[in-house]
Amino acid sequence: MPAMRLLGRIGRRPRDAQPAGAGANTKIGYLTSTDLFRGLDDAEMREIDRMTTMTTCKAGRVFYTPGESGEVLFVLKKGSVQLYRIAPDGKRLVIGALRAGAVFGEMGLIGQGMYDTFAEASEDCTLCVMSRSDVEMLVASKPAFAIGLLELIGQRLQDVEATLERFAFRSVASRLASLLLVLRDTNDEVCGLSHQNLADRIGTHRETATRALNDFRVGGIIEIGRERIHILDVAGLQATADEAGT
Amino acid sequence: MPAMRLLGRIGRRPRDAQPAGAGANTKIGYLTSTDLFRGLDDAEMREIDRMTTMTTCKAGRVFYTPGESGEVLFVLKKGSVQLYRIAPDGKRLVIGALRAGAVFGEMGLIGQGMYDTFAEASEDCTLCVMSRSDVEMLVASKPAFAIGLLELIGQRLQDVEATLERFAFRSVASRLASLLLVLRDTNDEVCGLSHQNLADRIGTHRETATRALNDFRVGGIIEIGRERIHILDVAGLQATADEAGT
DNA sequence: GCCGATCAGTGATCCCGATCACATTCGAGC
DNA sequence: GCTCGAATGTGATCGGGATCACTGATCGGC
Repeated sequence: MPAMRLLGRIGRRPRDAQPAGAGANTKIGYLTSTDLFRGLDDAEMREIDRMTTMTTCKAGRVFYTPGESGEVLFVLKKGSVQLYRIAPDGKRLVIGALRAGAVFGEMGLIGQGMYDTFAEASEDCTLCVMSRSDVEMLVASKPAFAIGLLELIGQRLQDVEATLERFAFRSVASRLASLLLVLRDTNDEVCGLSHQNLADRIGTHRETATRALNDFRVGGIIEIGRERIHILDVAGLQATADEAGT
Repeated sequence: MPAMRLLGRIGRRPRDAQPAGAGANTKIGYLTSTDLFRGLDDAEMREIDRMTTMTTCKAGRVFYTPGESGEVLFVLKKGSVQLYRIAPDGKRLVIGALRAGAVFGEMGLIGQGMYDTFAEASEDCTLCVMSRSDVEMLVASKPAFAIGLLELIGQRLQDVEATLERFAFRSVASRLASLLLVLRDTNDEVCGLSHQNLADRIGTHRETATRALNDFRVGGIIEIGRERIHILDVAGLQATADEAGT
């Protein structure tokens, strides 16, 4: 597959740079706002603060690639990230779309192997990076942290299992309908994602995704704009999502 | 799909009932032999022993079905279990094949939702059952337990992600080849699994699995017997597993 | 040593989605 | 307002697997 496919396919343009204001904008401010660190007191937070590295990352940047050295754990403080794998022929598969609060990274400890997995910022991100020993220390000393980690990873496991099930049991149309329902905002719109990106998320090809979307449009279920889909008939979409069809 | 498909498709016959002897055959003996409980001292083990229920389960028995009441965590002490989901049309998908030491169950805590998931003993099993509060208590008080849990679940996450990738990138032949390589014993044989069960694990239909196996046989890569496959050419099978093919 | 059930082999078709090949359209910069 | 690259629309074709419909093997029990 053309090498061009390897770049710039996930990120939405940095349309609205986030208001840099707040006050939770200091490193420690971010940390406390995450579920994972809830239940830790000030002294503990300061300690974590010392051992933690905070980075930012522009939308579109691939900040983790397979073969990356050590065992790191990322905590996504702000923005969003897509984890994906690439087939030998260049085809992509998004295996996880993470939002603020998510945890990911390569870790024998957490098993969260990122082998073969790329991580790309789909919006401008702020993340903090912890080493394996940091994590072990926290798990050992802060039960609340351990439980939080367990819940986050457990949730990812559920998500991936559900995705696997859809791959095995559902047609492209059904998977696409499910995806749109999940991605829709409060106005029943899905913005900022190309057909290519949608296709990568449901494990199909761009042309097939486009055709399925057009079928939905013809059926009066959605309206289509450039990187913008408006859901007209949520129930209809749900019905399509529930259709059997291998 | 015929209702008969709903029963008795996974379990291997209780061919060789395990020698009930040993000495690790007491409840506490089992508990200490599991990674998850490594690092706990005698007093702690006795405490866990008190709060834990040990059960056994015959091969072929479906001991967990969706809708099952509460939050339970199973620890598989001995034997093996298959977790699977069933499509509306009756098609099965095995989403996990667990061996002794594995942990599973429905748990908001651990996220390990078993929603829609069935658990069936594929061999005679011994399992212990813990409540959510037991688990929380242990995680909070025993860092080694928390880390063990994290590793087990993390490993499952990796497995499922790898499976998902194979669904998206690989053909039936490739997926089947991968599966055989994983299942093979020290004699390069895969015994006790029907074509139907193999098919359920790679998300395809029995006829398709049979045909793929016959292709392998014709290619001189395997020999086929009833519920018994002998791998003649491991490298050839590996090559097939690595083939692209959507 | 027969019976019913499960496990397997196989042909014939059908159809969804992959692939290939272009024509368009839209936005962002220059 | 022109240009270039990404995002889309669409026809044509191909092929892997799903489906349907049986026939044959084996095995566990009685």
